Amino acid sequence: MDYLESLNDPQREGVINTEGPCMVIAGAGSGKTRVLTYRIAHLIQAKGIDPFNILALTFTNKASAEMRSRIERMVGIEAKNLWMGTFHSVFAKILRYEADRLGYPSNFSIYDTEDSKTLIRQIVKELQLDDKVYKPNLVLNRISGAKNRLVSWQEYINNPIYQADDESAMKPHMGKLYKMYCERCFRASAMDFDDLLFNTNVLFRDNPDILNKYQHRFKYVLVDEFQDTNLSQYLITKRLSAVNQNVCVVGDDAQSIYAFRGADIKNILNFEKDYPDLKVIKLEQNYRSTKVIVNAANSVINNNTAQLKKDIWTANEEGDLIELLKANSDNEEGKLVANSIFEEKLNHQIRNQEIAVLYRTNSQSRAIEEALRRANIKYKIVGGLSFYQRKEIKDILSYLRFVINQNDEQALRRIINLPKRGIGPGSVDKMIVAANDHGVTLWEVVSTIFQFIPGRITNAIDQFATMIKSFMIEVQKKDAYEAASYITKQSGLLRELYEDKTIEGLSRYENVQELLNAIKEFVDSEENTDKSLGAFLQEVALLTSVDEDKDEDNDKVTLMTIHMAKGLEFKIVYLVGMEEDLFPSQMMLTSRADLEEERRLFYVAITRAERKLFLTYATSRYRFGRLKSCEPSRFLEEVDSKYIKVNRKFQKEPILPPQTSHYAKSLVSSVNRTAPKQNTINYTHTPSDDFKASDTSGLTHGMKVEHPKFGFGNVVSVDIEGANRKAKVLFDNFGEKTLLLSFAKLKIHT
DNA sequence: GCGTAACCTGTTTTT
DNA sequence: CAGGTTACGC
Repeated sequence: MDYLESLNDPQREGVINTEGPCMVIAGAGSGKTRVLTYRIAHLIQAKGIDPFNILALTFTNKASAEMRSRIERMVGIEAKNLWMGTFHSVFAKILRYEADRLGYPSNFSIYDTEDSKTLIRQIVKELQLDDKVYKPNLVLNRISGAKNRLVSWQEYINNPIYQADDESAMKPHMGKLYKMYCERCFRASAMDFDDLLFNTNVLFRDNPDILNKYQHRFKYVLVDEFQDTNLSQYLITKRLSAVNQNVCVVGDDAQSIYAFRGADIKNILNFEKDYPDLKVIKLEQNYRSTKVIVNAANSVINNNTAQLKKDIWTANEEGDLIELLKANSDNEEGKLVANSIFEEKLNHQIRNQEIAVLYRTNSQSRAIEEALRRANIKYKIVGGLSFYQRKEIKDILSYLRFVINQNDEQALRRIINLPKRGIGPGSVDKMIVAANDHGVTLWEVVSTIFQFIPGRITNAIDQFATMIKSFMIEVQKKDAYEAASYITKQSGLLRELYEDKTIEGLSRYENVQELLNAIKEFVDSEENTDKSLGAFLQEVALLTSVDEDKDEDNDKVTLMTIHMAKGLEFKIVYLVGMEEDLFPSQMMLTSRADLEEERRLFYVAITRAERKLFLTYATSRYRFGRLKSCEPSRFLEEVDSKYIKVNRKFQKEPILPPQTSHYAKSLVSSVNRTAPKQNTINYTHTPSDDFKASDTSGLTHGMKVEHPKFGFGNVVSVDIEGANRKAKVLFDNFGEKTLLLSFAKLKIHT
């Protein structure tokens, strides 16, 4: 068993300690995924456990795909039978199978966030509430929070604490919205993301026989990134492993960055209480990064109060200092990064794919992208707006969804007038009223329109209904690919896109082709026995991006948010936008707990780097369309300064004198120590060859002038007061200067 | 009912 | 800046 030899003691313990509850606290880069995959391999090969009896839960599709392929490499084809996937996808599968126990059909739809928000917007409108007060985002967050804590709408409405809470927030109707939202989802045979977990809990709570079945099926339960579980997920895990108690959770409290989604570090602490004979293993040796990076990360995370005690160390080399780059704007920041990447590649034979640029918010990618494009550096963006959220893709998926589930009102409302067929909002409203009056679904009204509304518009509606009915029949006869291409064509969607010859239209058309390819792939895959459209939709509902593996060229710089980067590692990492209000985000500055989460995010970012880390910030940045000046992030001064080198190599302009910054004071002063005095080094203007002072008697506002030392500028004003005429000139590189015209040599440029 | 144009608003992170 | 929403004229 040579694979055990390659592990250190605590790692090995984590692998072979298969019986009973076990918690692995794994520091960044300590071989956490290795322990998990080896543990599963060990279960299968050494212990002879049927992969069918093993359940491994992750948080992202990426992590689960990665782990599956690693295990396959170790144990071979047998790994196919493993139950492995995200919480959401695994329990969606189980819910489909057991749906009748919850009163749902097994073909229920899954609403994504956009569907949810649209539905909330509709309900708020119907109740004639103020949509400025009941913003969809806010309402959905509130509902989501309740579901993640397993608070049903019934409990919510009956609990005076929530009521009081909402009233003091001037949102007294929140409970009613929660109730209506749930009722409408149920009526639409739809579950949102949170429902998948919430309803799994309900299923297990109310159906002991079903719980029992899965308890015996999943003899071994493993959870990755345990610090990111919310109460709902925690209880599912606990229920499932209640009989065998063979539950192994792996996580790092220092990397908990999903509290905004209901994740609760308390789950790690509760775990020890729930399982008194819990085996706790700590992985503290970092194999990923240099001493500089590990120690710098430690110095940052020590500023947090809420954390488990551990001591992360590494035997790796000392490594290069962290470099700090300052830019004057977001665009310059991009250029700085591009230049630096160019240098690193040149000097150290680094490949693009070993480099990542990480940022706090998706919107920051623009400036970086542009700079990389100009520098001819290949890059790819991970995340961002997901493929399946694109308008044209969602349009088609809505058709497919509706043909499978006619209760799906969000899908119906989306497609009923798409492409334009003369059924406007007015008609739709009328039909909704009719549906509500008769207590039937919208589709029942649409499909038998003449029974409900006589009149001219009914013709278009009837045609639409007839088309959908024909789709429903075709779907019975065809596989997913044939059905999808038939529907895309017959609905007129494809033609509409084809006729759009703009660049965006072309790319939309290509995206649709790509979707059809993905469906074709699904149908052709040996693994999928059920090739129906319904089966495809089940697979696709929780996917976020199409596999990029087919891209022939993998040597690209990776751009992504820090959240997406969790679990990954790169030789060189650029962490951009180290500015107050951006990172930490201004949304997170309200409480200590929130700031600590941001700090953990910073910790995650630092620890992605293997060899070298660059931190960059800009002093000004375009935000919501307007140029705003920025201060360096407070986090910068939390990094022990002995690990940081201030780098001016790529800078065009001298570092400014210390700003009156409340934060980063030590940082700015250290910057200033080495900074050249303004006006002395970088900007000795070389006068034009033909420089000759002009006669300045006619000098007026707005003229363009050249000064032998200060260079070019524009005249702001001329002061004639007194004997000495003075001119105020705004120089391009030196700011505003007041010059005595009797002395100053100025050349007027016309 | 449809299309255009002005307007407004908001930017955290993901399943 | 960009997406979504509203107001208007056809």
